[in-house]
Amino acid sequence: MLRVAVPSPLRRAFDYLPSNAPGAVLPLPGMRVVVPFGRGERVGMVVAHVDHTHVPRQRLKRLSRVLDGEPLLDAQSLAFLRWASDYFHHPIGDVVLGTLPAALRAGKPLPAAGESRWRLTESGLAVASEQFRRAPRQAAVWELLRRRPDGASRLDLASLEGDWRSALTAMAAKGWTEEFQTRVGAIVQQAAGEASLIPSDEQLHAIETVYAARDGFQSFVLDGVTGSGKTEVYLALIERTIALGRQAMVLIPEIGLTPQIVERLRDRLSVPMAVLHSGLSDGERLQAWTAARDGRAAVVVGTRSAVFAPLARPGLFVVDEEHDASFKQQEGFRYSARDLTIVRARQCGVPVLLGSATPSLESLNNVASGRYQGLRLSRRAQGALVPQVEVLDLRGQPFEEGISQKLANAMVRCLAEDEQVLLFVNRRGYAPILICHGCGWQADCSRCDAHMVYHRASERLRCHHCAAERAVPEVCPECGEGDLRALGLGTQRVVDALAERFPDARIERVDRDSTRRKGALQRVLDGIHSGDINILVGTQMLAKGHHFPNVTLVGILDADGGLFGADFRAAERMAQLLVQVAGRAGRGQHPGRVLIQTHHPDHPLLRVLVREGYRHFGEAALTERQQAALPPFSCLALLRAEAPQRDRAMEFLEEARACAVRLGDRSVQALGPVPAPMERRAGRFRAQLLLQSDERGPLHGLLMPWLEELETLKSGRRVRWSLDVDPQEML
DNA sequence: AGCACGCCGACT
DNA sequence: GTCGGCGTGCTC
Repeated sequence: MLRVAVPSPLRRAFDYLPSNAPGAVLPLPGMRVVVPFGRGERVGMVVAHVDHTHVPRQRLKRLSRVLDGEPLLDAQSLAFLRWASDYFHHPIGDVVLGTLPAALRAGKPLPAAGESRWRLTESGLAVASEQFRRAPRQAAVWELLRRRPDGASRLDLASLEGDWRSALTAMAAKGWTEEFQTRVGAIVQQAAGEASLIPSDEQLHAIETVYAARDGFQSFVLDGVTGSGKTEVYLALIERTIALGRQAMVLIPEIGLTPQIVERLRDRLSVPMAVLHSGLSDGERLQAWTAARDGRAAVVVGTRSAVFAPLARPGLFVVDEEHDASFKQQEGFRYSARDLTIVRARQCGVPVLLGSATPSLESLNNVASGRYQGLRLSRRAQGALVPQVEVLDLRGQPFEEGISQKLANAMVRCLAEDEQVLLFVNRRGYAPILICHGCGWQADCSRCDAHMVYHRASERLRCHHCAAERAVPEVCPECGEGDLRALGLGTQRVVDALAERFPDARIERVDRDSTRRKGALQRVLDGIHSGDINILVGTQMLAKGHHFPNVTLVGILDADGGLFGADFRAAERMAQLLVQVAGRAGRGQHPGRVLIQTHHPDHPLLRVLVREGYRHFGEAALTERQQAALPPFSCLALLRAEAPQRDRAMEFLEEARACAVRLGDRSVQALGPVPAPMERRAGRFRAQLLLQSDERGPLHGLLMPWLEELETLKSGRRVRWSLDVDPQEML
């Protein structure tokens, strides 16, 4: 019999009899099949051949047909997906089929292995670069082809920004380029890109240490301040991995713009590279996935879901900015791509490198315990200066539209020097509260436990937690008076206030609202680099991946939210944000200055962070976690439930708690159920039950039988519920 | 999740 | 009389 992963919300695979059609072959594990399922048919994947089944003989159906002549996934990839499905308790069918490109999920054939490549003709080689002055796309294509005498693949070209196809068509029409066909394996891969920089002693040590471990599994944490040259270490190791004939996989956080690391990899490595991220079309994703699978791509770079891409010859895994929260998927299949990368590297028997200027507390603890090996880059490259970080005590200070006198003075001095200012505000919109001064009425969302945010540009009220949106009332709907006032600060309001205060400065805003249009963020970033913009006001979005060499002053308008957040990771997130932000400033010849406004300047974790740095913060925060028996000193699983009626969610979780207590031993504690921090959201009441244990074994042993029972609970039928293993956010 | 079956209210 | 509400059960 064949065990088949069929996409469905059921946490199991389904057994089928092989086809009895004449000449039918038995599909191997990893091949897709079409199977009858319920009253229809679905595309599934064979995951195993089995001798025994729990299904009565007469209920077994035969598979309809086999779609593949060879397995799409090898045994190792299948074992990895199985592990991920088991650990995060997500249905195997959704995991296996859900991580395939859409075309393959739909049953379309795997594209043929041969591929088109393009190269410069002799006349194309002779073209002078001045001819591309008004054609930047063509210039980029030409530059790429010049470095690929063996021809560039569709994959290579797709890693360029913008529309390469039309540029190539125009160039082919002039006779500068030509297309030819190759077979897989016909291209000799070599990593001779642009000359590497000479590594520092620390970089060399990191490179040699990881390289020495190339033939086995080992986890490394590359802990390097911003600008210390982590990317150079990745590049050198990737080059060596390719030279061994193996592939490298690099995972990067999800951010609005293609991060610069993709460009650096492409510029430095003259090898085919597959890029996988959420912005790809189905066709592009299929091409990249296929190239990773058959080994045509020497390097695979992508956001979290790329961890599931098959590799023909895995040799190295890298997770850049490993602390980043976007490596954890927050709905559906709630996996941690960072943790899965470790598991995958172990299965493949190759090293894995986690890089960050601000490693997660989990990683710091793993280094402290010796499970991972720590590698440090302590010096900023090219003698750039480390920014000076100061805490501004807001208590009793003059304060106008969120900006203290001291911060304002610093801004004046900075602008007078023709340097740039970056201000962080943790809320978008104009003001988070609209209140009636006459009667105290507030504009609240009718479907969430939240205030509606006043957006001044559109004169509308919006809920940031659901789709609700409405016009700002003329008068108070409660008392009829007209004195409605905006309380609190959002990015729009800060920009408006600054425009009055600094009438000569050009001020731009960066948040989800201002960057909704395609290219909007790029325009602002260009403006910052060209010096046209003097003050940039933005949300957390600004902290990721962008460098601002002429920014010498960074202001955090309100650090307090991060110090007292509902989530136990709030302080860790705040510290990472502060250090990452500080790293954006002052990379030129001017040292940067970071001013943090707070009403709690004596908060112990903030003090240790500012005075002694992230490392010491990490130690202090880990001590607190240990005392509170929180991760990484315990492990957690969170059962969430939501329903239109408050009692239904709670009732289900109460029953779930009783099951857990009955099934578990004393080492597993059930905490709750409690209402979620924001109980009502989009019209649904949300609650959660936390399971906690000092040891992984007892907790994880409990989860499978627990879920089986939960699926039979009547109270569970009327609520939407899900299990989050190793939750990152308790919200 | 989908999709059937099945048993009770307001309508051409 | 019947169209359709969503509670319950099933998917190898």
